Amino acid sequence: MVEAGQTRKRRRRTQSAPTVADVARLAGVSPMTVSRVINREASVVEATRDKVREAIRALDYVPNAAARSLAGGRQSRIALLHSNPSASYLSEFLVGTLQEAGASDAQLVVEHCAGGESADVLAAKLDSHRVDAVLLPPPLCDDAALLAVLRDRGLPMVQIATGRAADFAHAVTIDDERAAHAMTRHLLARGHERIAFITGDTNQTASALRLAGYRRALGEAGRAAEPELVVEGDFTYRSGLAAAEALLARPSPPTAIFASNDDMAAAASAVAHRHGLDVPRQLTIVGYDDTPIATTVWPELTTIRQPIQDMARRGTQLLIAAIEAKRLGKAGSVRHECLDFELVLRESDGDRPRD
Amino acid sequence: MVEAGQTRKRRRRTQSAPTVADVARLAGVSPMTVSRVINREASVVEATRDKVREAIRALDYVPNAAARSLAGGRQSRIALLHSNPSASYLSEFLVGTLQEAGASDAQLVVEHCAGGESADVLAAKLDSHRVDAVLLPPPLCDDAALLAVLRDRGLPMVQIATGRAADFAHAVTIDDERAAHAMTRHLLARGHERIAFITGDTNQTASALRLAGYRRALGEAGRAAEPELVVEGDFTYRSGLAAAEALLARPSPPTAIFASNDDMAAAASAVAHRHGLDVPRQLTIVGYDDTPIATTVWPELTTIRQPIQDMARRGTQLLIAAIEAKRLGKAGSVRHECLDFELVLRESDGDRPRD
DNA sequence: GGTGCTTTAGTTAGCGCTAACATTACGGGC
DNA sequence: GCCCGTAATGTTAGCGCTAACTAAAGCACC
Repeated sequence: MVEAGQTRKRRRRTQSAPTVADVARLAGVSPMTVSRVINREASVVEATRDKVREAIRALDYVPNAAARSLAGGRQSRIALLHSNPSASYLSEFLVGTLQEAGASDAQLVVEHCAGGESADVLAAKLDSHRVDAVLLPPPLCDDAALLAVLRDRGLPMVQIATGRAADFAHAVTIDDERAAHAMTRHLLARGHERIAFITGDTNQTASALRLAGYRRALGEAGRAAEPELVVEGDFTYRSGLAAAEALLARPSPPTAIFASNDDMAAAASAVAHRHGLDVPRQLTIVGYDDTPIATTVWPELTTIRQPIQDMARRGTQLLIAAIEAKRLGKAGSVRHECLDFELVLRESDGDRPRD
Repeated sequence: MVEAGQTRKRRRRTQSAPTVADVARLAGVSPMTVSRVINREASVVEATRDKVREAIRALDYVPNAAARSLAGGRQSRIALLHSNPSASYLSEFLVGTLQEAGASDAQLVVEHCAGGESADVLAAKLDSHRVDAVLLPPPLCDDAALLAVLRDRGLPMVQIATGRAADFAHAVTIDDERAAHAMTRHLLARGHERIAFITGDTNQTASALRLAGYRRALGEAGRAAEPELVVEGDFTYRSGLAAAEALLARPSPPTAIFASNDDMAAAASAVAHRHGLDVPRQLTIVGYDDTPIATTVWPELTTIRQPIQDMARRGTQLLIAAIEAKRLGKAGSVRHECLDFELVLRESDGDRPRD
């Protein structure tokens, strides 16, 4: 009879991808050292590090995310709460988040969150998904009740593009005030004197900031904002239609209209055409956000572009760091970061018409 | 001296979530049985199954996805390739895909894919991400070269909303021909006789199907499509503007315009307003796709809604099944599925004006 | 009553990685 | 020379789950 050591090895792996062990063998080190190289730990001498990197390249090794998070006990799960009807915003946002989440092997849970929903229902949802942190794009980032619920549960969260960052939440924003200021300055530079402004929904904190930027630029140019040139909107196309009609019905209408978002700018453009006005020859119209409608309508809108993907990516990073910190029992300071916007010049703005 | 069994147990778990072992203990069964219940395996008697389910509920147990995919050796990674400028489509698509991927613990990789990119570059990207299957929303679903590359690499793929399903790829579609037919019938039912049609980009397979549906409905109503009422567009707002101008400049203009997507319908609506026409009182305009612009413009567009989330979900399911089948060495037959569309009635369609 | 089959449940080992500890190598101070 | 400290690497065990096997129980049939 053969010896007992003959126990048939049960194999489950078939032909799959290389593992740390394979890399370690090729590099002549232990698997642990490979792990350390992968995780960029300091305590590996450069020579060893190079050997390992070489082996990784040779084998075309990619770490197994599942094994990492299982062994590391990490397992970050981030919820993206959205109530936002703006699908384009969401999709850019998702792409940014997914990139970052993929890189840090965090899992993303996307949850639609109707405004009226009770806090308990929401909390139950988050619990059942074992959510560790929450990403809040607008307009949810400004929902005080929601923020409070999350804070009470001790969940790290990040407000994206809010105008009023809570002191217990991370935030990634652009400077709406400065962006609106820059756009207004641009219009002034093109010679416009009667510049109208269509405001956004007053419930969203960013709206006030945009108006403030507009006002400041006018003030700096030595002229006050004429009250009759500031019309209230609520970010909808419909409200833009009404606002533009009101503006163009004035005895001395503006030569430029700055709308607080692209939907309202597109509406203003439609109204202008209905009035037989040539955009931008006779009337300049600019928007804000650079959503798809900005490049859909004709002429394409000059607007302010927010780096949505970057904001999402950065927000996700902050959350992952926060989860890590929380796990280690550290407090982890709250960060408020401000990214750069971009003034996108297209075809809807022109010089002040000579009358 | 104490016995050797006294070896200090190294503990890594701290206070984390319940595991199969916890559930098993509570239910009085083995962990394996719990696993079987979770995976809905047949070989567990109803009584046992109930005990386990009860314990799961009591402990509020949620399986650890990382451990499952590590142990199960599954690890599906699905790439979503997109080149599509329509962000709204993408975001709905992403939400559907993420739901399904989350449920089956598959990982999603989102890759933007410029049209001109060489096949090698793309293939390298997919390899480096260890992609197991590919999701192809329009317009990439119609890219024959791309499809060929993927087929040659033996990757399962699913074409979403294509008009021409490849015999080597899965496909999830709606019946574009039937949808266009339904919309045209709706217009006929409202009394319209001169119904114009703005076509889509002829490179996308769905375009021809939509035109065909329109033609069939007219034919069934005993009238041929008048060639002068069919104008070519390419899915852009700009092309819709030109097409609508051409149509309304006709000696006897149409009383209804059916555009092959919402962007062009919105453009037609803008042109109508510029011509002083009341929509829908004097001119009916309908679109296709139910993208956000349909509800942004005023009046809101009557259109055809595709169940994008469902299509994404179903497509993802097909891929996961295909990956599984491939892993087991089975061929796995290619499936072409057709989901239901929805005719969304809003405010842009009306009865034929009495002249 | 024994043989063989099926159905249900349990055991064991291991997926790929890394935390925690162990070891080795080396340098400096007395 | 010896001890100790530090830096670099190795060893061991285990994260939570499930594939693959084993065992037990039930049943049919000769």
